[in-house]
This record gives sequence, structure tokens and C-alpha cells, in this order.
Amino acid sequence: MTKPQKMAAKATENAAKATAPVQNKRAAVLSAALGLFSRFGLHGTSVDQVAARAGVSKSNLLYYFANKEELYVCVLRELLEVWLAPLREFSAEQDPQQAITDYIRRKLVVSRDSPDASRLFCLEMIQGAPLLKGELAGELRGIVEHKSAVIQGWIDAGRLAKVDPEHLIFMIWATTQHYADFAVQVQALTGKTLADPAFFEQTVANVQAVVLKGVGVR
Amino acid sequence: MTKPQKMAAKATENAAKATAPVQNKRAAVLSAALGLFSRFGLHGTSVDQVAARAGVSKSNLLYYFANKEELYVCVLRELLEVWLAPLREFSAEQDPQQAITDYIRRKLVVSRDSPDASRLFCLEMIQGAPLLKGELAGELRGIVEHKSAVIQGWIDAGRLAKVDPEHLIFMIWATTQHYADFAVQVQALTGKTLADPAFFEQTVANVQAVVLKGVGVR
DNA sequence: GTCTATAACGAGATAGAC
DNA sequence: GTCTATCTCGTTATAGAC
Repeated sequence: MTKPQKMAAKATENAAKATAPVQNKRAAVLSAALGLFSRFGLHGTSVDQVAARAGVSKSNLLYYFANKEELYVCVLRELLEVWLAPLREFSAEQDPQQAITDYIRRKLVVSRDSPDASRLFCLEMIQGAPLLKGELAGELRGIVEHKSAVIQGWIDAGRLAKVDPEHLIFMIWATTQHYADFAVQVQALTGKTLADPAFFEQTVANVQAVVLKGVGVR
Repeated sequence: MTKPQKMAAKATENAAKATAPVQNKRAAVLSAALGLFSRFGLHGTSVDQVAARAGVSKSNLLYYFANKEELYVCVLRELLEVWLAPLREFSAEQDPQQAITDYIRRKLVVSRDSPDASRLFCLEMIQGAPLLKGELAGELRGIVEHKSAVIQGWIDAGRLAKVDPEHLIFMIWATTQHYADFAVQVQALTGKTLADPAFFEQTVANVQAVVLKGVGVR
């Protein structure tokens, strides 16, 4: 088995049977790569920089990842799960007000705790999502259609005001991700970051308040 | 006067006394550059690509702009005005509901007609706004503080619900720019773009409805 | 002002010793 | 698995003729 084949196999198997130290190295590289790619993009980041940040040599990095693009794709793959997780939990069994309240908080927690993931996702979208277009049209679309139907059900039952469910979802995504993607702007204008607990709670409360009132039936 | 000096002078004078054909070329290059930088970033775009798109040779382009970074900065400078214009019009003399209604529409018009500008602005923010930080802390901050005071005045007068003005402004920015920056995602999930007149009006109506109701006093 | 040719450099990727 | 050395290519930027 040649090296690239081994690597490809490892990637598809989710690296199930690799040894622990190898996993640590891969994880370190992926984490370093996320941090840099999310700020400077694929072309704005050199393999050298990623290697340095991860504490490995460039050629060693290229032993684990066949080339820069493969590394980038691996990072994106991990990313998508982080990004999708909060949406999956959005449930039809809950009270609509509570479901929206919880969803907004979960998304803001991601913006606070994984701003890198949010930013790289945004970067990818801006560039036309060359590598995520497939997932968008497939998995994400399925989930969104399902959640939209749930929201539409609430509206038909008179539990929410008449809004287009997809626009409501976009609005929640936009307002919550804004605090990660435009963190510099938020900081320049308010002096605060989501890392500040008081500001975080204030943000959660404001977004929840406007959205809930905006779609409320009362 | 050496070439770089001439160029720098031309840039600062706003190219007031340059001849028309020269202006056309500069404009063509700037426009081509905006289109490419906004998709692929500074490092993802080559001078060659910009030149080709603008219909000039690479070395000719480098006659007008001393180097790639200067070109990038020129593009950003133009950008900021496009981005700020709708906010400047946000007026204290209007009825609050009307002011917010109009502002949302204006921002969505920009998202529809200048998605490149919106995307490049977003790219710059994601990267930490190395070149716009100054403007953010200065001019933008001043305008935002002023507009926030206006909103606070409306709240104190009981004409709007109690919201933090800055979060309201962020919410409007986020929801409206989303349709430009995440256009691929919006298209993948709805099949539509703001270029579609019906979808545009539907978007305007939805955003206005939720925000207005969300901050309304009734 | 515009062109062709080319210098100079950075960065991705590979070869091969250990 | 990890390293050093090196090849190769794309890209920026300049030199200099017209």
C-alpha cells in the first residue's frame, strides 16, 4: 500500500484503528489548521504556518495529510458537524417559544466557544462553498425542510405568527453567527466580546427577546 | 516625481485631475478586483486574474497600482462608503417604525445590488479587519453611537420596546447581509436569489415584519 | 502609457537518509 | 515516522524597449 492510499483509507475509516499518539498529532494539526484557515483562508495560510502552530515539521505534516487541500477538506468535514449539531436538536415536541429560545442560546454558545468554526464556515460560503455545496443541497437541505415543516405546523396551529419558516431560520443563523464572524466589529463598537459573561447573557437575552416577540402570537 | 509618488498623490487627490480614459481603466481594474477579491480573498486572487478580467495586461495594471496590496486597499476604501451609505440615512426625524422599515430595505437593496461589496466587507471582518480597524474604531463607531442615541431616545419616549440599540443594529446588519454573504446557502436551500424580484420582496417583508414586531410597543 | 522579457521569491511537494 | 535537502512551479514585481 502506498502512502497516499493509506492516508485516504485512514480518512474514510475515520481513523478508527490508528494509535493514540498518531491521533494526537492529527488532532493537533487539524486544530492548528482550523485556527489559521478560519482567519486567512486556504490561500492565505501556508503549510509551514500550520506545522509550526501544531508543533510538527512541514514534511511530517505532509506525511499525515497528502497535501494542503486534503488537510483543508478534513477540517471542513469536522466543521460541518459542529455547525449542524445545534440545528439537529431543534425539536417539534417542544413548545415553539421554548424551542426557539433554546436554539438561539445553543447557536450563541457555538459562536462563543467555536468562533473559528463559525468563521471558516462563513469563509467557505462567501467563496461559493465549492467543497460544501454537495452537503448543502443534500443533508442540510433535508434537515432544514424538516425543521421548516415543524415551524409551519406551529404556525398553522396558531402558536406562532405567520412567518416564512426558512426566513426565520436564516434570521436566527444570521443574528447568532454575526457575533462570531463580525467579532472584531462588535468589539470595536461595544468594547465587548462573547467571552465576557455579562455581554454574552445580554446578547442572548436581546436576540431571544426580539425574535420571540417578532414571531409571537400575543 | 517618481511613479510610486505620482500614484500615491493620485490616490490621495481622489484622482481629481486625471483624464477620462485613465479613469475608465482604473475603474475597470477596481471593479474586476472587487469581484475577485470578494470571492477568493487577497491571497486567493492573482494580479494576472484581475488584469485579465479588467481587460488590461498585468504590467499595465501594475503601472496604475504600485502593487497588489495598494490595489486591495483602494478597493476597500471604495467599499466602506457603499457599506456606510444606508446607515447615514437612518434618521431621527422619522417615525421609528418607518426609519427601521426603510433601513432594512436599503440594506437589502445593497445585498442585492452590491453583493461583492458585502462579501469583501465580511471577508475583511473575518480576518480581523487589519485594514479597516482604524475606520471601525473611528468613523463607524461615531455614527453608530449617534444612531444608538436616536434609538434610545425612541425607547425612552415609549415609541419602541426596550432593546439594547446596539444589538438591534447588529441584528439588522446580520439579517440583511446574510442574503449576500450566504447567498449560496440561501440558494441551495430555497432555490432563490435576491435577484428574483418576488423573493426579494418576500425577504424584505419577512425581515421587516419580525424586526418591527420584535421591537414594537403594541 | 503599454508592451515583452526576466529577475526574485515563496511555497507546495518529493526524495531519500536515518 | 521523522528529518534535511532539494526540485519545481506560480506569482509578484521590475527592467527596459517602443
